[in-house]
Amino acid sequence: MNKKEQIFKAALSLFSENGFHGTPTSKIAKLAGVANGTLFHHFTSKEQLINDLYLELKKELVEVSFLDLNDKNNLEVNLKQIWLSNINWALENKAKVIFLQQFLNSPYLTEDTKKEVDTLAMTYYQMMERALKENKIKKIPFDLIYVQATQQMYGVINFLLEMEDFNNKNEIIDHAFDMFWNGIKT
Amino acid sequence: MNKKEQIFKAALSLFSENGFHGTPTSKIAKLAGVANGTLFHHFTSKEQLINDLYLELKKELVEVSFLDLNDKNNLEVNLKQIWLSNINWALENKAKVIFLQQFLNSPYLTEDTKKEVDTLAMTYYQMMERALKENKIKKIPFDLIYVQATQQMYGVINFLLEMEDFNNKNEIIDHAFDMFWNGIKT
DNA sequence: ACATTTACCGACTGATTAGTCAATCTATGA
DNA sequence: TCATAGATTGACTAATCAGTCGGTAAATGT
Repeated sequence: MNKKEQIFKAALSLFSENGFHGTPTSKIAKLAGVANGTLFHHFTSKEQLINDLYLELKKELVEVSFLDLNDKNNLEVNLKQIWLSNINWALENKAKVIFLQQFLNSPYLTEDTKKEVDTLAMTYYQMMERALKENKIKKIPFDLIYVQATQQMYGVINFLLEMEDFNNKNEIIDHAFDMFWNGIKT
Repeated sequence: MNKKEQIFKAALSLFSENGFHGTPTSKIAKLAGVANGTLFHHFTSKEQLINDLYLELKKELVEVSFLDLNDKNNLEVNLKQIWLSNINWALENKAKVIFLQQFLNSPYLTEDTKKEVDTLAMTYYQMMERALKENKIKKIPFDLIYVQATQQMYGVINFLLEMEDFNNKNEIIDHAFDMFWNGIKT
């Protein structure tokens, strides 16, 4: 693991726990095991670090989504597959989800970062567009469906993260998916 | 307007625009037109201010929800009424929504605040509990429905706030509500 | 009228922190 | 072997900021 990755890892851990204001760059450097100056060699500012890290995690999430996807399956099966991949990733990467949620609505993300994130979402759009043409889902603007899908995903994830016993974990995930799917299917 | 309210107002405006780290208490005091020390007379710390403001806004939101509600109407009508009240409040109080979203997942909210917020949600729970008994909605844990309702509400609001033309505003709101309702109805 | 509490002021400080910089080290390639 | 570029270091600083404090003014109660 190179120094830049070490910094990413340390930053993720500290930011997700203490927030932007609560984590000085000096602590990030220390935890990463590098000198203070090294951090600013790789990132021009603290905000830059946040933005880079945010994009990195978003990319990882999109990648996870499409890993086990099969074009031949129908939309519902594919959507559920994405649903499951995302949620499992989230449960296994608590700090990453907390970070993403914490900075999603923060003023630290630049417009550039937001635009890049939108580009990443394109992949999902294409899938939905096809389904809409094939009359499988209601005539609702994609954007709206996408926003709601994301929101509901975060909803289940938060719900699961706060649950103490995990016995009916799968039941919850299924319920939540049904709620979503029944909302959009024709 | 007393000084405490002036501070709330100034804090809301600055925090929603620049975040916690981006707004020094000195600027809040200046914008509020009070002395630096006055702020710390009313709030023991900057974090306390955030927490108080957050609770205040949540209370306002719950109040708005139940303003025009009629017990005699059926669940769907009542839910839609809440839906509309919330969204309209949000569109008319942009800064407040931005603040609420920004701090919802921040590390600045104390456990106490979170608990108090949960108490506020009780009112919604009771309504849903009745509906579940009367078999009007699917057998899904309330908590999950509540989380998803909230998430979807934020979803539409964000969507609308980023829309440039407001021509089909009502259409979007209706679509979004249908998505939600179809997700939970029996 | 007096006493006591509460609101308010604003200059001040101790501590913190983002970012700099000059120097050293490492890697690559010709 | 030497030169050049990039990586790394850590001591340093200029600026900022949360919260304090001693004192005044206003409100409240008796």
